Amino acid sequence: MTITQLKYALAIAEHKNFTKAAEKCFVTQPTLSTQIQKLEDELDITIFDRGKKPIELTEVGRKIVFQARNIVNEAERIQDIVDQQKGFIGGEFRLGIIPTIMPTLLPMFLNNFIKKYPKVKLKIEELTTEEIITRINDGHIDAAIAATPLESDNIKERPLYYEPFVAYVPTNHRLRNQTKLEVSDLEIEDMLLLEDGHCFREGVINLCKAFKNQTDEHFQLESGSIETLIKLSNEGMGMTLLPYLHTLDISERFSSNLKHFREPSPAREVSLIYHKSELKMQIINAMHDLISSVIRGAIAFSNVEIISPLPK
Amino acid sequence: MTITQLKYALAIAEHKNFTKAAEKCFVTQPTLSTQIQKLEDELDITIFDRGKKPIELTEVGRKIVFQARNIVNEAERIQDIVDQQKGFIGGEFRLGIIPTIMPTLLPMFLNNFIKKYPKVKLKIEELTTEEIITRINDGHIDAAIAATPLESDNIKERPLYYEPFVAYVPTNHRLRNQTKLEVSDLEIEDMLLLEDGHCFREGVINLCKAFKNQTDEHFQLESGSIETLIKLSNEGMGMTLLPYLHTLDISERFSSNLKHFREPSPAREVSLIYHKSELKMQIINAMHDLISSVIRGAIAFSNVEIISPLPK
DNA sequence: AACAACTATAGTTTTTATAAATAGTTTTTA
DNA sequence: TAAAAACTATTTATAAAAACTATAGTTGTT
Repeated sequence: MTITQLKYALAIAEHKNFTKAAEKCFVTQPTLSTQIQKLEDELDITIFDRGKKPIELTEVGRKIVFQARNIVNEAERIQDIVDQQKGFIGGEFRLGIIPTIMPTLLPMFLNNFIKKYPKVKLKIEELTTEEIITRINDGHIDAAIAATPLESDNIKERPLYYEPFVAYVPTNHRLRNQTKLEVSDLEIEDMLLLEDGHCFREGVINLCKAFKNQTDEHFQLESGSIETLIKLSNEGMGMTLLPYLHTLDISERFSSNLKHFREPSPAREVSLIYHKSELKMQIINAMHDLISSVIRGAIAFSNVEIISPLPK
Repeated sequence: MTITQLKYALAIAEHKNFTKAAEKCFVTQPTLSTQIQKLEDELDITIFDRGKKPIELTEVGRKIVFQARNIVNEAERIQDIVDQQKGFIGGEFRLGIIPTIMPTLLPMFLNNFIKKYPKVKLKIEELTTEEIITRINDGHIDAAIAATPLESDNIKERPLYYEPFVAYVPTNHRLRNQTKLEVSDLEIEDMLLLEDGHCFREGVINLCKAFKNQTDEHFQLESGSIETLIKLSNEGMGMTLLPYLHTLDISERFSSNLKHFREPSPAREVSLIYHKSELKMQIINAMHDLISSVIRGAIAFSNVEIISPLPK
């Protein structure tokens, strides 16, 4: 049994196809065939059921692939140890970011990061929280930036900052004349929400105590971007809530629509999250430190109350 | 980097000598030399400081060897998974047993075990609790039978039975005329103890509340075996405590010296313990079940109070 | 200085991983 | 239902790697 064989098995388990897996491993298909056969012969079991199309794992094959994942992860950790020893910050690093954080946070640190750590090959993807959890678990991304706490067993969280919610109240709205808002003022019915799957939506729903069953509502609009949300609100479709960093780009013309909450302001916790195996921890640490220092100049709220991003 | 190379590194780290490690790995010394060099070249670090005699690990080498241990353990788990799938109970199994359990428990199950699981190659060693903990952690033994709870982070415990302490009180002893003993009757001063390093000694000391500082004592005898303890007691050197199973072999002539405690009788918890990685768990389970069933006929106390085997 | 105890290197043999070509399946399509 | 497509398995050749034997260095000890 070799680490290479285990990697091949992982690739086949993932792609359910020898030929595709071979490409991903940069070898030919017969190489995979023979190596997997050797592994199966050595263990005297079959890992893949080639009878089914597409290929399926046998029962014991599933267990072996699971364990192979562990072994390969632990093996990659050796390079990690060496990098740490050398103070080397580099290599490929795949980062997921949720949509409501991406446009505001990324421009603040990306340039700094690639200048400071030119040897890191950053690959950034916009993903929902759910996708992020899956991909951290299967090793497709190394870390992510998301609203926390997530209460996910295999994922560790390192808070970056606390971002207050700010209300966006258009003219003619019933709350227009209040200078400071209370959380209890919020009603889910006249609130514009992001589409399902955005955890910011969940945060907002959690905030609205007077949340009635959706079926009761006779009016509700959902959008995929905060930009759209603001525009819909300007059209008189209702109020909405914005994460603080998004309010910084609002033009003077509309800035009077912004209403802050009375402290402690509701806020979301934004964290750098990663698998508990702590692979590539030097890069994660470097990124955490850089984002923290960059954000310190932009957000300085101390009295906040954290709203969970998870559905109740 | 291959699993083989990591195994070589582990062997060298353990024996601090290429030649000895090579023997243990069943290859020649130059094979180890070249393979370790390849590993070091690939990672571009030095793992072993060959300047020092005996060989020492470098700082990063220590970390790598630690991680290599993980990887090799996880890799061995693959065979474990396969064995489990096949219901195969076999292979080498190294078991440690503490001295005060060995002579009474081993004869009760050994024969049964080797008959029931002829494919298991059992290697049994008599070890102190301390040695057992070390060897379970470094993988030199697969499991052990010891008094618990041990409160050792990486070790899991599965209780086998609860073995009461029985007092052995010679004629002319001050407690001779009491029919049932209380724990409070015990005085450490007239108690014969096993040598340091036996956890049964610790159990007895924990039991004697009126334990005074050793330097105060003007008389104390310590022995390495429970047999000797009984003989010394017969010579009028004091009373002693015996684990219940040991009292079963006492000849009729001396059985009147045995005095049971009033319930709840003080007792030790005897467990099958193993590393948290749960390697060779099928064999451990098989052994647990067999010992449990064998012991059920021999020990049937329900009302006991467990005494810790750890020093206070 | 000679020896003992080691590790490294050189040269050779054996084993193994991989690729290329091709055969043998099964599934899809015409 | 025959042909094509999409796969995986097998065979053969080759290059790489791992192993061995023999020997040369190195270091510490007497």
